[in-house]
Amino acid sequence: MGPSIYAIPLSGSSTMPRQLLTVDERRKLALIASIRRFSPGEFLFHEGEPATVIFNIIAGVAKSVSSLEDGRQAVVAFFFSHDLVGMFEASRYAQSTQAVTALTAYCLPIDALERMLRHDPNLQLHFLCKVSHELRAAQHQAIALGRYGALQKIGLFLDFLDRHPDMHTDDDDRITIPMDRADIADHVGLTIESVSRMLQQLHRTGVIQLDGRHRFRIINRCALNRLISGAMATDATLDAFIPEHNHSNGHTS
Amino acid sequence: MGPSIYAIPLSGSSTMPRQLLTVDERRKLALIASIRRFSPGEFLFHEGEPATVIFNIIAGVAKSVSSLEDGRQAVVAFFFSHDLVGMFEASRYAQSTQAVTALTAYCLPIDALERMLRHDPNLQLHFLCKVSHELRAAQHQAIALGRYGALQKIGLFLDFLDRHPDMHTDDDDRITIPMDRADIADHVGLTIESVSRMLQQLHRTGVIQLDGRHRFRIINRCALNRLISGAMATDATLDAFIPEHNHSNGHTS
DNA sequence: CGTCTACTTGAAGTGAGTCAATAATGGTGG
DNA sequence: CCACCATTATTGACTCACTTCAAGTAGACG
Repeated sequence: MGPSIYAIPLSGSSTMPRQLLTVDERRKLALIASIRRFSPGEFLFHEGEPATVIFNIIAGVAKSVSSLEDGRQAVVAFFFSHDLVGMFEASRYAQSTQAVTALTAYCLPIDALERMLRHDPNLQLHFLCKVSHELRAAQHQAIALGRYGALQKIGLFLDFLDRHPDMHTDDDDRITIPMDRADIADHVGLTIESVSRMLQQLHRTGVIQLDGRHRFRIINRCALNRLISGAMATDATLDAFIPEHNHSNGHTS
Repeated sequence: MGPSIYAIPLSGSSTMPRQLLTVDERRKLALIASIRRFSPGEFLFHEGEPATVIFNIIAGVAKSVSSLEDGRQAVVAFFFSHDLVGMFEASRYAQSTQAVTALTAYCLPIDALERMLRHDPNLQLHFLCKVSHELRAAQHQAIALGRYGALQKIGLFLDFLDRHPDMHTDDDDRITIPMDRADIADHVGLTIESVSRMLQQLHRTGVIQLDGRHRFRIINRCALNRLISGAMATDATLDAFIPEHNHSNGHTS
């Protein structure tokens, strides 16, 4: 079918992401695109390399990683199907990007793409819309990283996964966690241990059900929403929002 | 002269922001623009309002503020001359934006601007470039908020001010801090008290010199760079990087 | 079935937040 | 021009959430 870009449009009233490209635009983009596959852990490109292509993910998950000078790394963003990957500046990629799962993506050469955008303002407007969408996501992420507590960050992250149709692969309401704990930690600005503790806490208090390391289910959506809204941050307060939670388990003692 | 947009270009090799618009583009944009002035504290627009115009700052400083559900606020970004203000989505502004200082800006009606962008792909590409620039800035901010310590955040913020030519208004090397401590705190994800403490610490250790509440000077650029690079975070380690710092001055009295 | 890696759990340390008091600024009117 | 007051900033003592360090445990894979 050809490349596909989802985002919330700039104009109009829909507040849910939708396909930005017309059938015709997708067909035209397909003419300059090739399909590439990556294995888990494989790099799509490295930070600082000359930028030659942009990827449009068809299936799978990728992460953009920025190395902090002190050796740690920050996962700047995760990318799913219908996303564009390949942020660059001054002709060079701004971050390294790596496949998290097996990945299939359209590969769009930048020079051909730029020529196409220069001749097709409507198409270009769709790219502008997608980048704006990413900007708002990055701003939201910045707020979360700077102001939210550990539990809230994890709650928000689980909600983020829930919003992605790709993560609902099973026939039931279970949600896939494609990345490992270290990736989550580096994304939300916590340690692996804190991520684990918060997940277990949400599990213990009956907000979510953890089903192995890479799957979970939202049991109490109401409590999760309250958590995300930031009404509270401690587990004591959390318990108060859970209707019939058996207090005789967890809680030390 | 007409609207003006600075950013690091996507293509090319310059890694410093430069004027993206041609003289002709600026003249054409001036035809749809009007000039508006705002007093300190005045709102340019409010979050959720229907988006009708985008501002291009000529002089002064603005801040985009997002209200956290618990009553606190986050300063998502500060805007200076040559910046575009008026992020929107689904036809509505994404955040409230407020003048920090007296502000002069071009006011560009969105519908007229969109028509212009649809007819001028080169101009649109410059807007795409500017939004990409903001995206990278937001990602960088997210990393800083999530992973850096308080001292490093403040060091980074002072460096950010230093990079803006607008803040170098005096004939010497003093830099203006246009916003108050609360704005800084809400921007870097700290409390007012922590901002104050970190500023005083940098002052005490001779890295900067504070000159009133809204002005400072970088005394030891080397130490500041090391701080930003994240080599260390404590003041003990900081002292070690300061060659010949007279410990007998500062310190009250 | 065993080994390796990824994850979980616990105990102790620490950096930033909170609360509270003091000090500096800046604007206003005497 | 100076005294006053409201606002904004600084400083200190204490608390707590998250990190760090150190075991343990469970999945994944050969």
